[in-house]
Amino acid sequence: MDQTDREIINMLQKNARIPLKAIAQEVHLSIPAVSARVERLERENVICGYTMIADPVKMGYHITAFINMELKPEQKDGFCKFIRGVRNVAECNHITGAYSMLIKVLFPSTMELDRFVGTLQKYGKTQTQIVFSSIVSARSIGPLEQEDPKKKG
Amino acid sequence: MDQTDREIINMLQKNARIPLKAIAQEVHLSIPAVSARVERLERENVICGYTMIADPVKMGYHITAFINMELKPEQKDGFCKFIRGVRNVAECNHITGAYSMLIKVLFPSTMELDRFVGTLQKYGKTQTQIVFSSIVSARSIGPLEQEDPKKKG
DNA sequence: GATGAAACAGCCGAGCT
DNA sequence: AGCTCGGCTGTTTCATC
Repeated sequence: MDQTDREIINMLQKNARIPLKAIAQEVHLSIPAVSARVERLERENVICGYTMIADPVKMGYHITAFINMELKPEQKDGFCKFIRGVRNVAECNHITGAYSMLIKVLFPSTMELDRFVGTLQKYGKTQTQIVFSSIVSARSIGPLEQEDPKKKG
Repeated sequence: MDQTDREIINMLQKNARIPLKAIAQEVHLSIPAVSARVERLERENVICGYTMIADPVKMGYHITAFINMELKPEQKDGFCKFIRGVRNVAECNHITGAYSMLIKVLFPSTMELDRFVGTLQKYGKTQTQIVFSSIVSARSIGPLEQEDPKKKG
């Protein structure tokens, strides 16, 4: 994981469909050399995949919300299994603090959100926060810049 | 925005680098037809871009945290400008509830996180929750399924 | 929206440093 | 061992129907 790897990661984060040729020119390497690096980064799971960024509103999801959840300890396994199966869940993290789960969800309207929050009640107490607007939309964070040419990742 | 568009979106969300050929076979259309649809979806900003999914830990970000922030009203503009310039901010949303901003950040260690939270103090009160583990990692939500062949966009 | 041709990008070999 | 160069395959784009 050197400076060149980091530049490749940066370029692919900005545009996953960029041709290897363009990357090769930028990092002053041949196309096969770039290809080999990308394959290595994929193999090492530094690169986990490539996805499309879509506008949730244009796809019919007018409501984005974060649900804080104080989970009943004995319900944790059931909750995890349940939440993974819900397609409207964009993200779910186990966190520190009074509420132990933070869930990001997308719904067409508050009606569906309300219904979903209702189904969560059996797992614990919830507190829902609806998103008014995005200051920074979910974005990829580039690799750390570091001077020392140390270990690989 | 018909069923075919939704299938195309689904496939590109799963893998942004998939060849048009593979999409064409799946949706039973010719390659140029798929290409035209993708271009249209990009033009209409339904598709906002393509990005790489990376492992934050492998890139050196060992700490993911959510910062709830009760923002001083007069500081809103300054805060927005500031937060957009911070590369460690993965997401920032204006939300309902007691705290008006929810910020997702990535840092190498709690030390850098602590320092960042310190710089936020001038904008308002903060409450930080560190992520223990991800039940559902940030993922794309597919388009709504709908029976009626209605409007586009 | 489909077809066929032309342009382009990516992959695999050989040879070089 | 890793990089570059050349030829070959597969993919995309463009013109036409």
